[in-house]
Amino acid sequence: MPHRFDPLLRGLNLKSTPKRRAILDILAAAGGYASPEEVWQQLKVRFARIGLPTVYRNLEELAAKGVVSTIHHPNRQLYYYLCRSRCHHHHFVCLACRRVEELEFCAIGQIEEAVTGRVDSHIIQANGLCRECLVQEAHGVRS
Amino acid sequence: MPHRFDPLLRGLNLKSTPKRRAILDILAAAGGYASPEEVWQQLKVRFARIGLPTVYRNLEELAAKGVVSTIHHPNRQLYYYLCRSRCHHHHFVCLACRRVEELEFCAIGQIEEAVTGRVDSHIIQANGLCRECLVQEAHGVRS
DNA sequence: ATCTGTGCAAAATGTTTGCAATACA
DNA sequence: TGTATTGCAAACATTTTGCACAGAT
Repeated sequence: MPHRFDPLLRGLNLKSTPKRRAILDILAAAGGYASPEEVWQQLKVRFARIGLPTVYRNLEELAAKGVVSTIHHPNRQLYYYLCRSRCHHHHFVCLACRRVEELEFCAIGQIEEAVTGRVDSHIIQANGLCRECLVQEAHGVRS
Repeated sequence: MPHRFDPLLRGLNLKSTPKRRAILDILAAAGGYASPEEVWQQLKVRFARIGLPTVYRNLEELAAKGVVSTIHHPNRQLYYYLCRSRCHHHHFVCLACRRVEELEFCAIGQIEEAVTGRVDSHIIQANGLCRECLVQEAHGVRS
């Protein structure tokens, strides 16, 4: 039976395996960013035998292909986020609810002008509180 | 005897200890970014008893105070860099020679305009090859 | 049939903690 | 003297590796 992520995986030259599809499903359902450990916990609900290395390998592979992005958290743990946009963009991440806003804005042009060498990759990420969490905070709800 | 980093440490409300000064010395001598482990190796040359936790604690503290910056390397290891500038800036890091260029450019204004929430921190970092390493590469020198 | 993907165990790596001892101011 | 700093050992967390087996195309 067809799965919604089959075309995506096929396009990336990755085999469409149940585990791989489930990882994408879980990230999509999460909405925001998730850690490999958290993805694994979700996978264990659906699969009796599922290893953590599988999660790491797939997340890394999907990140290399640009389908998911790594999120640099102040707590130093690496998180992953399934991008909705297929175009180049950056992220504003909410540290409270883990929501991610995809920002069209990119300063790579200005950066390259300021740099004397060759830029191969760049990170632009903003961290803070999304509007919803700001409202919560204003109402005195502790996070 | 006075040390060149005494005033800096005093200004940060940090005691001027030999180890702390040595960490700053080592970072300054490195010129580019260094890992905690590498700083520790250097420290061990000078001190018979020096623990790795001391290195981590000091680097983190100095980073919190803004004197050193964390560098996000594609290899996922966290590095530290002693900033020359005392003003807000970002970094272009050479993945070959570890040199760091401090960029005055900052896009926080544009980012905040694009975001619906409140931005508390941001990362802007460019990775690549500095001009010198580009020349090396062009001459067929393998890195 | 072939090559990619996966499970498992184990190791490697990187980082933090708790607390007693030490040293700066 | 009082507080910040450090050493040490140990724990902890995260990520990677190797290899045999299973599964997708």
